[in-house]
Amino acid sequence: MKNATIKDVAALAGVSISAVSYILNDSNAKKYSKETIKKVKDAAKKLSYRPNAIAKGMRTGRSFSLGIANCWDMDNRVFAHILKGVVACASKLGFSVTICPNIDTFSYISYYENRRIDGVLLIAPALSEKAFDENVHINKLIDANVPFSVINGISEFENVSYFNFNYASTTFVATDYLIKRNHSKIAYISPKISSDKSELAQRCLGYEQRMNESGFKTSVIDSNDLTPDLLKNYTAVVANKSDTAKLVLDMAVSSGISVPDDLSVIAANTEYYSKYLSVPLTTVQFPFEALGESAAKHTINCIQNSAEPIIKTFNGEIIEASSVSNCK
Amino acid sequence: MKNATIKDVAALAGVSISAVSYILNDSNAKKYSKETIKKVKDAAKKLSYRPNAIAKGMRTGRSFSLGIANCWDMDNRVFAHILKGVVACASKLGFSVTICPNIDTFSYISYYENRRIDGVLLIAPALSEKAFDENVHINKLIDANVPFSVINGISEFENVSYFNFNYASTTFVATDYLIKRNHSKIAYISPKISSDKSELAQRCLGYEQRMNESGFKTSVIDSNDLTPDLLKNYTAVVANKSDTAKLVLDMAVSSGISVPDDLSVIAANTEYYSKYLSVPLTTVQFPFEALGESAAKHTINCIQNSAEPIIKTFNGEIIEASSVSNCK
DNA sequence: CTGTTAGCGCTTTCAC
DNA sequence: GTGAAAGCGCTAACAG
Repeated sequence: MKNATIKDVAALAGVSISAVSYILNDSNAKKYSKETIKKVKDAAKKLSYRPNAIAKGMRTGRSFSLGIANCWDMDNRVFAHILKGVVACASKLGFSVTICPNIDTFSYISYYENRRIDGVLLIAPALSEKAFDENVHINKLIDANVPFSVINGISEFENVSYFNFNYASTTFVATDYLIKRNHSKIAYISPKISSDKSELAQRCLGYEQRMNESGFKTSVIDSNDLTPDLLKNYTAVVANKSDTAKLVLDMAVSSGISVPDDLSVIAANTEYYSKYLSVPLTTVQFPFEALGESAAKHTINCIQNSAEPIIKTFNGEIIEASSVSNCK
Repeated sequence: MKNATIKDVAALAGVSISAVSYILNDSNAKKYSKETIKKVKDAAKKLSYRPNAIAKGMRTGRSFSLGIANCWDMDNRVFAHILKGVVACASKLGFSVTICPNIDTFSYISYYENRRIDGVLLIAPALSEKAFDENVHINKLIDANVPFSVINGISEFENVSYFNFNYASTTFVATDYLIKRNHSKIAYISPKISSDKSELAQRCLGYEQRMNESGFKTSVIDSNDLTPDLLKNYTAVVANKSDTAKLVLDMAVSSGISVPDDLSVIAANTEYYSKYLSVPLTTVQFPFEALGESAAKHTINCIQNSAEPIIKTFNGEIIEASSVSNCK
């Protein structure tokens, strides 16, 4: 049995096509009688009528789909969590989510031009990762007049919406977490920091700020220079990321330093493996899902109501495990 | 400037609309002169004409999109890799990929009925994981007349396409890998095995088969009953999954057994954390991406050419790390 | 070889 | 309160 169309519903209900359209879309532009409304709804149910989204899109010029332009690997933890939030929010608002392939070919632009999607969520990669010219992508999107938002961007375009991570916040909350557990001799360990706009530099900043707030002495240690003897000067360390923390953990084990009894360790990011290390790592994580939801909501708002651009920044949150103890 | 339509192209080229349609679609049903073809292509380029996929879908009754009905968590390694393969293949064939939200509500059915998608890839969860009634989903898909394929299914419907994992192969290749390195005293370690159709039982089988082939004695050990003394009877162990292998690793460390010198360990699945354990685990992994590509290709073939159902099974492949050594 | 034309199913303007 | 009808952009059958 073929799918019922609006015509079939109208016929069964004994009303006009436009009546069906108005009534089923809950349009309050027109007032139909209670009777008519009931007749239409009954007929629609009886025929299990499903409005054809394509035909609707044809008229309205919309596909009601949000495109994801993703720069990360597909099997990336950050991407996965963001996607989850995006899908949840979009579907709540009647939008589907389309994965645009191969970002390097700008396929998301043609998806938009082909009307497969109504807007784009551009997910920029981790600052330190592969070469990626964010500006080129954003300029293309602007040129093509696509409603879009940038996630994890580093650029600063005037009329562009950004949903960003506050990298400084990760080490700030990590340091704060340690200080609240009576630590004061806290080192920060990170690979060499170059540009001060980099993620690496941002993360260092958060540590320094929080230490300064309490008047504690800061010690920033290059992970290459790390030695067991150095570690023994501290009761706790903040690692810029989980891989650095793993380094610390390995070194501690092999030199008889017990974590967390002798040394508390906290990592300012979370990896899939963080809780599987020799000591399950206490880490910091961004609220990826919330960010995804927020970005989806705003972008749909741009599509439907030409919403003004906004900038939102998200802070890190602690995920407790077993690598931190109170300082005696 | 508004997007050019086929009409605009026809006008600029001085030909009919249908000529443009035929020519740009490379339809060989009609033969147009070289000149006309050139005129049309030039005009299309000049206007940077992008065919409106929605209008096309309206006529053809297709959305050219594949729906993903996913039962795993979004941040699941298996799902991520499959998705990658699906997107790669689908886009090559002119299809986009739509993530259907919340599988429990059967949203993928309404996506199909709304013509947002032309077919579905149903990704069933790991056999041992959460309650999921595959049959219910498949019956719904059949009732709604949706072209679809099942990934990782356990059911055995007559006219349904399956893209499955051969769980027995994982332990078979793992055991084979050890035997080729001169091991013969090899134990298999796994949680308690219940039903013999379960993934757990399948995995055990592969180990037994390979051991039998070489005439070696099999020893299946319940991971709950594992003791350091037991371990000392073997030169190598196959663990059903990475978490069991982690158990072995932890026990080995704490009882002075060195991996891989005293004991080789191999896990029959791969987790994000496998290579971050105290000894980086040698593991087995399925070719998820290839499976995704294959499933996408076939499903599109079903959509476009009513292809016959097929069943494909994929075997595990070794990922080498540092937890296995040659038996002396 | 090329053009004309009838819709696909829906929204929305306009008229009653 | 309700209905008629014009199209959205495209494909494909049909006519020359």
